[in-house]
Amino acid sequence: MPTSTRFVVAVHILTGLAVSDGKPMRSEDLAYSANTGAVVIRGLLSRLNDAGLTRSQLGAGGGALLAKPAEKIRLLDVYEAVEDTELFSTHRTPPCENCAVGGNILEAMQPVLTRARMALEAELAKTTVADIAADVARLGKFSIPLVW
Amino acid sequence: MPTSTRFVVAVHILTGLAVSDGKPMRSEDLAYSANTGAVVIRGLLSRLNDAGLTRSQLGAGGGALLAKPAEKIRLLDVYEAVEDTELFSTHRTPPCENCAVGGNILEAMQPVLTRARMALEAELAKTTVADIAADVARLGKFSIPLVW
DNA sequence: TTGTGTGTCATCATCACTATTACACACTCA
DNA sequence: TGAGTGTGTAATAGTGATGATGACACACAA
Repeated sequence: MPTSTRFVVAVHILTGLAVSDGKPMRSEDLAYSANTGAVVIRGLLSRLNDAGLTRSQLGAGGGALLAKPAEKIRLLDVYEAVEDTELFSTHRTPPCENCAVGGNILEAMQPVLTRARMALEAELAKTTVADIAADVARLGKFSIPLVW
Repeated sequence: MPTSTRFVVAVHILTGLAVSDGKPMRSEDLAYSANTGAVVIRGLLSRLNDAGLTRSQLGAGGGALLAKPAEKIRLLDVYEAVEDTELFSTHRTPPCENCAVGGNILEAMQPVLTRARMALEAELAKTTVADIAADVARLGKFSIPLVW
């Protein structure tokens, strides 16, 4: 089972905010770009707000803004902000306690699973939203800030 | 979203076969240890058979066996045999093609996501079923082969 | 004061996953 | 050779997470 779409969409949102560079973006505009509903975006923004990655400006002319420079937002920060579940699921019902294997398999596997998760997270920590934004600008042949 | 429970349960199965060391194990016995149904186990064994990790012996006294030494079975092999989905899900509906961000975000993110996946897989490649079996034996204070 | 946009709740449909029943087939053992 | 055992697979159902959607109170800007 994969991660939810939340991670990729959240990076999409933050990249949008990064390229617009200080101009508030409405959830509706972000929803249009991500091809989803505004409420979905607002739900993600709520998590990103809690994580201190974005902030919102209410009222007319308002919208979402980055709470800190895009260079300071690692993809790992985004991942942790929006993903709820453990990377590896274990048995739905715990294995047989009395069995030689069942009673110890989870403890035996735990170190490997932890190492694998940390390896993945270390990779996500190497890239920032600014890196993604720069790559999007390169691919789209425009420069930051972009006027929408 | 996490991986399915299939990965951990499949490792459980293979560890069981490894510690029983050549004695065929019935799907029902494996199901008891994993605390699930025999059909679930048979479904996993079917995938593991296809991947060349196990083989089955039909008829009375039959059951599942490792198709090669436990030292030669990496957790990565198991992972690939039983996990269907991509590690990272992208937008449910593709993002807006015409948008500066929407049209390029997936291409921009793809390298990072690939690196993260490969880092995870590299960790899973370092551990074998024999390693897990040895650890289970250590934790359970028994020696391999185990008589059930 | 009016209008805009956020934040959140509730509801719904969809999908993957696991559990379970059923049964045909292949093989072993007596 | 016949009986019994265990596998392999199909069909079905329940469950939980996810994403989509409508509604509405609240805060803020103009």
